[in-house]
Amino acid sequence: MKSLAQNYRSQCPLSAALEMIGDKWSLLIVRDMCMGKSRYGDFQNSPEGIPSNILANRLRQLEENGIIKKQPYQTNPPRYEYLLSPKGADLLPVLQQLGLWAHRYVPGSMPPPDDFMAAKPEELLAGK
Amino acid sequence: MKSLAQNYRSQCPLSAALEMIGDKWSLLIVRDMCMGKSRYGDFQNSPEGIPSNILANRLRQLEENGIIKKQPYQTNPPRYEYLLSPKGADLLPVLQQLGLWAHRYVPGSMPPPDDFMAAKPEELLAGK
DNA sequence: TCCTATCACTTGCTAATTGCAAGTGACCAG
DNA sequence: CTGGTCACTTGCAATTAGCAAGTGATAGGA
Repeated sequence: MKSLAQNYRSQCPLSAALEMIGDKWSLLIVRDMCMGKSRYGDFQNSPEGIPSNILANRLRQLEENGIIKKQPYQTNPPRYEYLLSPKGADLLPVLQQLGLWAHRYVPGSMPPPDDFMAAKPEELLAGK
Repeated sequence: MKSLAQNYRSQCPLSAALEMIGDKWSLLIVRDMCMGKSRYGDFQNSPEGIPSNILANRLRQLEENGIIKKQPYQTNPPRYEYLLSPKGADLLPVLQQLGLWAHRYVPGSMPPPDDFMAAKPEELLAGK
């Protein structure tokens, strides 16, 4: 996670948020994690087809920003999975609103899945 | 606004939304418009200091995506202002959630202003 | 033992985007 | 005729994105 005295463009919370997650891919990874995905390969297999180097970079940034945590799930060979932190899980309401908005205004987009809309941040932490 | 048969990366509404507004500046412009700003110079004077060419580009994209509308406010010299469409105004709940999130987790960020949190999409349209 | 496969990345390289600084065009006021 | 305002545009260097291919650790099978 970035150290304390972070210098953002302004003191506006929205602006700070966009400096962390304002791009085309970061929130898609968070979306996948909200849906139970946790491994590098899972994220790569999402239909949007994130390039591998971008994925590695975004996972690093999300971890630096305290939104996700990287944890080993086996030691031989060493392999890691990615889990939402409380900060990351609390992005769920944002994603839910954004999903609703897009479904309302983007012709041809699917409605957000029921389990996604019914989820709550607390449920996304440890016990899957 | 982009024509119908738009080809997005996937049918996921979140993904489509991020193709429209997934960058560090677009939602800041929408934020400013939610706060009553409407002119090029207003946006440029926001504390984040958006570069002029980026601002022009983002206003064009937001208009193409039907989020804002460009309207003349005087004819000599021809000058335009930018207003939220219903689609744009309905981004307010997303911004409110994101503002709350960031204020909760970004040390040093201001709370979202009261009038911003109290606003409703309908109020952002014609009658200011 | 050697071969193949899996998973999680990294590297190289080109193309596109960003951001800074400066410039432009239309007009108005003195 | 000069200077100023507003809303952009342009040029250019620097950063970032994206594609394709490669790497390293290990397991499993012939």
